[in-house]
Amino acid sequence: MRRQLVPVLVGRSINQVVCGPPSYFFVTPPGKLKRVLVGQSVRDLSRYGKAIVASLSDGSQLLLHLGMTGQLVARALPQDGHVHLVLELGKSRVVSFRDVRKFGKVEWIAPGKKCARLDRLGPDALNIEPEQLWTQFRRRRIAVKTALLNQQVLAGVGNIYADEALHSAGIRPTRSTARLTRKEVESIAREVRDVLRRAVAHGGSTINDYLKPDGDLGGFQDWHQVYGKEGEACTRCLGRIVRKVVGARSTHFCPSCQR
DNA sequence: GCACATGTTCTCGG
DNA sequence: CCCGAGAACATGTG
Repeated sequence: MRRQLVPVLVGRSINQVVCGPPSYFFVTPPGKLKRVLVGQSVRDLSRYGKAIVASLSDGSQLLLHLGMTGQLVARALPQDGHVHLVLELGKSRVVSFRDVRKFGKVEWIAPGKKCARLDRLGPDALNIEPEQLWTQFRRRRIAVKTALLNQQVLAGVGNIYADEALHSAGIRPTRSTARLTRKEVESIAREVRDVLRRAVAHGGSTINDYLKPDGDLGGFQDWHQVYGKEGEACTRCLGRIVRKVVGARSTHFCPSCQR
């Protein structure tokens, strides 16, 4: 998402901001958001875990998080009551943020101010080192699946990629972090990175809602091995994929080859 | 009506 | 203090 949004946003100025009605979605209220954003230019676009952060000309930042059903697309969308934020950066150059469930977030961070949401994040999943995971895992006794979903342990892995990475690593999601061997942790770190890299290369996973900024569907859902595959044959062994609730989240794994 | 949903944060017990 | 369970946020699909 960040890569596709860079050419649309970086170096351009925000001419107009259109907000939907106040809601849970707006960490910064719509009125204030308009006031602080209009007239600024975007210097740079970064990603921290699942958050996209734009650095603005006055030193402030704009944080965007998709939540469960968020869509960030570089075009105007039909006003269907789910488009909460539109940034206009010149004629027909528009970024729209649509989110049906409104679990997504828009937050403006004043110059020099800290953002609790960002400060809490652990090391980024895309470059995670085994040693970092080992350190995090040793001081907890929780299911490894729960640990991977905890953004303070590791930033950027969600329910789909936690299940996919643990399947690739051959580790059962319910295993306690404290009881994993070094080799197992190395394998998890490697597969987290690999699954995420491949997912990015395929444009992300569209289950129902996700759209790439260019408006197309992602393609990685066609490469999922376990997520949403309950009852299907495992691709690594002769087992069948089961679904079980772990850490209050639906968890998919193969009981036969994930130990 | 029921189950479930790509996320995060909080409370309440044990 | 650690941890799991459950709930909350809001709205849709099958």
